[in-house]
Amino acid sequence: MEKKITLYNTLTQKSEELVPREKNKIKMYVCGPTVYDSAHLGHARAAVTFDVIERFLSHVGFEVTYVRNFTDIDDKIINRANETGIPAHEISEKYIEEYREDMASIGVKRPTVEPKVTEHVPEIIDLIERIIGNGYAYQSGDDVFFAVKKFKGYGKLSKRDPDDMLAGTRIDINEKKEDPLDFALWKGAKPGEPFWESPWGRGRPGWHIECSTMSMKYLGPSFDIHGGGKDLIFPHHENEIAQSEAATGKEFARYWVHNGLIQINREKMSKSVGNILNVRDAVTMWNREAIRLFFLSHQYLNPADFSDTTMGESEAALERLYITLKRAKDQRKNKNADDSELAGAAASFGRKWVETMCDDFNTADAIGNLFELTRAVNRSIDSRGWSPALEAALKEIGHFGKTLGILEYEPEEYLQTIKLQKKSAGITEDEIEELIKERNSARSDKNWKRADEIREELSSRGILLEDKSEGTIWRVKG
RNA sequence: GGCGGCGUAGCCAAGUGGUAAGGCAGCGGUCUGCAAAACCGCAAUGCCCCGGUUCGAAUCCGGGCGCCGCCUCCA
Repeated sequence: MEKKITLYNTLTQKSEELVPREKNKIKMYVCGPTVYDSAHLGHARAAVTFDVIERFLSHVGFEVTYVRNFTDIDDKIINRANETGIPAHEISEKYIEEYREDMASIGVKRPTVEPKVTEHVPEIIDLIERIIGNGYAYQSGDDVFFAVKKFKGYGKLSKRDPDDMLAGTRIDINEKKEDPLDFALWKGAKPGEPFWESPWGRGRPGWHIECSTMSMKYLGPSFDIHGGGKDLIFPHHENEIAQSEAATGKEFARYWVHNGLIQINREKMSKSVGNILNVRDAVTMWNREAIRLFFLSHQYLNPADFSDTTMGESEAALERLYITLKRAKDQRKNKNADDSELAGAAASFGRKWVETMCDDFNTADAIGNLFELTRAVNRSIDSRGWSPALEAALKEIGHFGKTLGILEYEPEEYLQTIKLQKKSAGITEDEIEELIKERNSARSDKNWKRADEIREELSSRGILLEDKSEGTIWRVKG
């Protein structure tokens, strides 16, 4: 392992070389969902982003410990419980289950550890006591607050000056706080709310403290990468830093990595706009690999605008890759002398995609390299069929695909079976084969009229035919 | 008001000092019974605008214009 990896660090606002605290090991914590509702595309993009970062770091030889939490007790869950009459823990369990299914449905691997807040309350209480002991937090009634102004580094992540932060904001004035900027580490329970016993009475953890507790429990007081969506920079991550460093006196996370947000048809995706797209709905409309390819065709730092048009383009791009993969596999019998040009292109792609990924996980750039190799592959197939170089190119494409979590189907499976379920007008593979047989006998009789009728009929039902020298093949259009 | 970011062909999108990747759509050609796929070629003389630095800028600096995110729960 001697790859030099650079990544953009929100904390320093610069690209920096990734230097792990422990040689060859990366410890990474990513904020997971608060489980009170179904996962949406924003969760999906964050999960895919860090999934690919994890896969790539592993690919180049790091041993990655990846922690992603579930926030399973929180005001939003309690509100949902009050609205529905369903106990809070049942709500959170339900959406944890859903989240796992949804992420699996878009090929996101499970992290090393997925801790839940409710299983770490004793550790949370310990951490709060340390913060109080160090003079950075105070009890007020049955709540505990973090004293923001006492922590000199407050604002260093989000580049805010605490002294300026009150002007024009909507910070709620709570007379239990010594300063309006202070935030809750522990919240006393109101009647009927879930609670745990604590030195300050019955209550529950505030938002933020759980991530400090669980990241430090599994990764140590100082670790390498802390990630999440850009929307978490303030206040969540700012507060995590303050709490954690107030407790330990040590640097918390070294590299702060934030993925850009999703827009839907050029609008912010939000509950108030009413345009939230859930993962479970999205996967009924588009193939999961097309969704991943869509995300990964954007540099993770930038926003990504999701729409029928942009998704259609991703599906078309994915299709081009699979068509090429299928062409390549169909050449197996057609062995020929090696193709030095393709051999060079394959080797150069192998180097380039890794280099490109080393430069801040630039999947979009690397995908560009992939399409250049795709052209070289097709050119070689046209001129000489199968060759050792083709084999090498496919192998390299496989490595890259595996890192991105795409191109994992058999080409026929993708082009036929999978798309048939989604796109075609109720036709079976057997019916298609039957019509192809009939058409081919018409073709051998030079009955072009009948042959074209059959092509037309299949076309109107979403099936596209291609007459190859080896025979007629088909795939689902669109 | 404060902080951060973005503006590259019809659309999507890389590229952050060395002379514009890639995908989709389009046009011309080869191939084909016709198609499709594939390949070849064409397509931004220029990267929002105006100045500046430099041998050289989409890339750096200054000033505009436009758009967006965060500052409240949020991936």
